[in-house]
Parts: sequence; structure tokens; C-alpha cells
Amino acid sequence: MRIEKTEDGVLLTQTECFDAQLSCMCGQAFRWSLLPDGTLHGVVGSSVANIEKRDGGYLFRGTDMETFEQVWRPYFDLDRDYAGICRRISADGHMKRAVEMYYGIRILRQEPWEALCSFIISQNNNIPRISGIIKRLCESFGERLPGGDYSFPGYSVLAGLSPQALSPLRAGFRARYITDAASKLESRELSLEEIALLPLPEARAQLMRITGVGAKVAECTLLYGFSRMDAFPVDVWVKRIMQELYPGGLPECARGFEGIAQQYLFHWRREGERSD
DNA sequence: AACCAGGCGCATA
DNA sequence: TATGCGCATGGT
Repeated sequence: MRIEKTEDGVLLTQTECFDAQLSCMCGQAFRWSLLPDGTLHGVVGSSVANIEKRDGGYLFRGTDMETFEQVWRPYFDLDRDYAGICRRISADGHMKRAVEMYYGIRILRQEPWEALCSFIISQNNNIPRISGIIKRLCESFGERLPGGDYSFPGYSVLAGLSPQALSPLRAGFRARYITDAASKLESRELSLEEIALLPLPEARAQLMRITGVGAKVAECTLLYGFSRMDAFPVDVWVKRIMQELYPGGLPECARGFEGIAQQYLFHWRREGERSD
């Protein structure tokens, strides 16, 4: 991996197994968009990214080195050996095909609260509408950033609100789930910092104390918000894959990296459906 | 115009 | 423990 400052921003080259576009647009995060000119645009915390392909790598336009190191390097999990992980899970034939076809997908290290809130919104919903609800959530309750983007609102901002106060989001029955999560966190009845330290089963149980958080949302929160690579969200797509390919469970080679395997299989199956 | 969407809570057996 | 249904909203 090579990271260098240029006059346009920070240039990242020589990374193994990293496709920014695939990683951001494969359904794990909902605040990224691909602009018509090919620029990948998104917000993390109070930082805005405009990522362009350049010199076989990526230019983070307008980013300074400090922000790259503190925000983007951890967000894209650039210090994890994805090439090695992909090699390992490719011991299984189906996994090998999915990994080859979509090589470079990484699990993004999202903020815990943003992941929790986003996947509460995701339930019984489709990706375009999930993105729309989250966009309105940020515009309604987040802070305006230079350039016109909005940050994801912290739970403290939402904790005092009634579900009706979220009506501009058009989140439907999920509105009260969001306010329940926010108020339980604000009152310290639940603590994301403590959940981060718990073993997987206990962390699941804690998250599921929130109304509207079941096994699937808890698992997504642990994978995407707490970087638990052994969390394994099973949605309708993955359920189909499991029934068709792995009735006895994931292959042994995926142990410890179930979440990463899941993301490749999920995207593989979804894209396969789209191209029919 | 029904049907579905990265589910969950609740009632029922 | 295991099903089945309703839920807000919007896109096909």
C-alpha cells in the first residue's frame, strides 16, 4: 500500500483487494453515491469523500493526510489482510466464484450508531428507499457540512423526539424503533461502548433489547458497526443461498470470516438476479 | 393492481 | 419452539 500527498488530495495506490466502488455500493452502507463522472461521493462522520480512480488506485480529492489517516484508512479497513482472507475462503468452490467476480469488496467500518439506525430502517424495505429515508434523516436532524452534505445525526439529537416528530422521514412503522433505540442509548440503559467489548452472543442479546431489533438487524450492526467479521446476517438473499448451496451451514474455510463471506455471497446473488 | 422489499413483534398452538 | 399475520411506504 502506498499513500502520498498530491496537490489534489491523497493518492492511494498498490492496495491489495480493495475496490472502493464495489465496497461502497454493494448494499452495506447507504450514504454513498456514484456521480455521473465516476466520482464516488459519501459522508463519514463530519468528513466528505470524493474518490476518483487514478494511476491504478484512488485519489481522495481534497483530503489532507491527517483526515486520510484518521478517517479513511480505518473506514476502509486498509490494514486488514483481505487478500489473505479471500484466498482462505476461496477454498470453497462457490465462494471462489463470488470472490473472483467481485474481488475487492471490503466490510466498511461504519459508526456503530449509524449502522444500528440504518439497519433498523432497512427492515422489510428496499435499498433505494432505505437510502432516501436516511438522506431525509440526515437533512432533518444532522448538521450541514461545508459543501452542502449533512452529517448523520447522533442518537442524543433524536432521543427526546416522539415517533411523530420523525414523520418527515416517511419511515413508516420504523419511526418508533429509531426513537426507542435513541432513548435507550441516551439513558445509558444500553451502551455501544460496552457492547463493543462483549462476546458475540452477549452483544447480540444487548442489541435485541431495542424494540425493532431482531436477530438480523443485530447481526448487521455487529458486522458493519462493530467490525465483527464473524457476525453472519442472514436476509432473504442469503437464506436462499444457504438453502441452495449450503444446507449444512457455511463451509469450514469461512470460519471466523462469516460476515465477509456473507457480503460476497449476498452481492453475487443479488447481481445475478438483476442480470437475468 | 397485487406483490414485494437486507424483519420484527405479537398472537396462537 | 414454530408458524402466520400486520405493519407504513413506495416501487414495479
